[in-house]
Amino acid sequence: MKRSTDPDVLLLQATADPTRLSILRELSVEGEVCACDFSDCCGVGQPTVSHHLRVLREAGWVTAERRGTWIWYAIRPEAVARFRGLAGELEAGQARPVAELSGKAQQQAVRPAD
Amino acid sequence: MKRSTDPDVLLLQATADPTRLSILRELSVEGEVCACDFSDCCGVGQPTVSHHLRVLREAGWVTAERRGTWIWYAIRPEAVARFRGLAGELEAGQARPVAELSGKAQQQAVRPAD
DNA sequence: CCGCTATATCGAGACTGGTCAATATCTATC
DNA sequence: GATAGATATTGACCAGTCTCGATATAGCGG
Repeated sequence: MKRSTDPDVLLLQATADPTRLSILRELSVEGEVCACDFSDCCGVGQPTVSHHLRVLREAGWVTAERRGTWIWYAIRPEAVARFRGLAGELEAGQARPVAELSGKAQQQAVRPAD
Repeated sequence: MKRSTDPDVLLLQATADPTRLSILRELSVEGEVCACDFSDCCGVGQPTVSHHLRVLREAGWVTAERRGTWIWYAIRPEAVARFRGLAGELEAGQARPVAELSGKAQQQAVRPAD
C-alpha cells in the first residue's frame, strides 16, 4: 500500500492495530495514563509502546504532557469527533436513486436478470 | 503485525486503506454499486478491487448480491452501528478519578513535578 | 457448445508495519 | 557532575498486505 496522505485514512490506520486500540480504550476509561503503564496493559515492550504512542500522536489521536520524569497521555476529543464524523458519513446509504448512477452497468439499456 | 483476532480490529483494519475507504464512501453515497464500477472510481485494477471487496465482505462491512452477470454491493447497517459503537466507547474520557489508577506511577507516594 | 463479459483466484514482487535489543536523550536527585 | 529512571530513537528482522498479470470460474446470448 502506498503511504496514504488522506488524514481520514491516517486516523483510521492508527486505530487498526490491537495494541493501539488497547491504548485508546485504556485512555478512554482512565482519562489520563502515564506512558509507563501501557507496557503492562498491552503485553509489549517499552520501545514498542513508545512507537505506538508516536503513531497515535502523529495521527492526532492523543496529547502528551510531560510532568517531571513521566509523560501523561490523553485522548483528544477532536479526534473522537472526527471519528464520529466518519461514522456519520458512512451511515447514509440509499442516498440517491439508482437512476442517477453513471457507471458501466447503468449505461447498458437492459440488464441481464434484474 | 500478527493477524488480529479481535473483530473490532478487523472492522477497523478494513476501513484503514484508501481504496477501501473510497469504496465504502461510494457505497454510502450511491446506496448500491455494481462491482464493475469500483475499478474506475478507485484507480486500481479489477483483481485489486475484487481483493478489497473480499476484505470488506469478510469484515462484515458489505453484502454482495448477484444479479445475472453483475454483483451489487451495499453497506451493512450493522457494520456502521458497530463502528459508531466504537466511537462511543472512545468518547468517554475522564471516566474515573485518577486516584483509582493502579499503575507504577500511582504507586509512588510522591511524583516529581506535579 | 461457443464466444463474451463480469468476477474471483493464484502467484509473485515490492513495500509497509510491528516487534525487539541496543542505545541515546531527558529529567530529577544526590 | 554522576547516577538512576522514564521515554525516544535506531537498526534489523520478519510477517502481513497491496498490487498486478495471468488464469480460472460463472452467467448470459446466440
